[in-house]
Amino acid sequence: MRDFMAITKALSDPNRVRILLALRRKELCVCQITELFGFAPSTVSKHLSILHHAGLILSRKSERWVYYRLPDKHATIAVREALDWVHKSLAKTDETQTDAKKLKQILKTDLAVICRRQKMLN
Amino acid sequence: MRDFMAITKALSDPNRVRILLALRRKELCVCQITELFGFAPSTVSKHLSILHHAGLILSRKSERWVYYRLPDKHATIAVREALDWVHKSLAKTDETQTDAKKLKQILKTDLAVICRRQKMLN
DNA sequence: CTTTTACTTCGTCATTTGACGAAATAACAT
DNA sequence: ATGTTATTTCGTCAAATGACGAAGTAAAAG
Repeated sequence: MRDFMAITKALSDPNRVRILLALRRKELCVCQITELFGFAPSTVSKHLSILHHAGLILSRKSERWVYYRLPDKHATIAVREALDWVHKSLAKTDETQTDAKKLKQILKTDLAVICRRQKMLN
Repeated sequence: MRDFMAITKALSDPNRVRILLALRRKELCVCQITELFGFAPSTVSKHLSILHHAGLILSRKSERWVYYRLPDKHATIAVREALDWVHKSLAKTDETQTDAKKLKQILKTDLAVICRRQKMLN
């Protein structure tokens, strides 16, 4: 029950659901997600930590960046079913498409440039 | 997205999830659910309203009581998958079994008696 | 028609949540 | 070694949530 509630609580915020959908194609680092949604890095980090705690995403560190991705088959059944459900329900919605389009632009830009740009805004 | 979030928000409270599991066998009226969980009727009513708004339960009125039940095949795909996911994930847990056992006792008692008893507690 | 009954709605309160910026951290670059 | 960088943690604040009891409602019972 606890594990299950960690998942449903994680899914109860629309921005966290958007993050899961954004990760569908490939892993992303925190600054790319930050760029995509326009939130403060600390906000994005908190969302990622909640998703991670629920087992809905995995992370790895490489060079300067922390990358988050969807889990593979090692995830629990509850997690896999939750992710399938999210994707099946929302993959085709306008909001998801809009995010995907913006993400495509972000992926064209070098990581260091994105991070630098964010630094400027403060 | 809105419909989907209504579902995930509804599922993000453990007591609402317990209600869904309690409804698995048969429909229940508000006072039976109140008896099962020991909350104030107004609290239970609010939870039911949130579940209903998300499409996760249906209601009907008969005689003096309002009965709530799980939806049939007419429910949206998202709702059906959500309910399947809940049941598959939690049907066998201790907490669900405990609730089920208590519910079995409650179902043996006449509705009017349950309601009367609750009235006494105020 | 009046009263009772089962439930819902409303107002209140304590707790949780989601946002932010500032400070801390840890790893990379110099 | 030192400084920089990407991310996380912490403290704060406004808004949302979940609990309750009191008041309201609509329908059944009397």
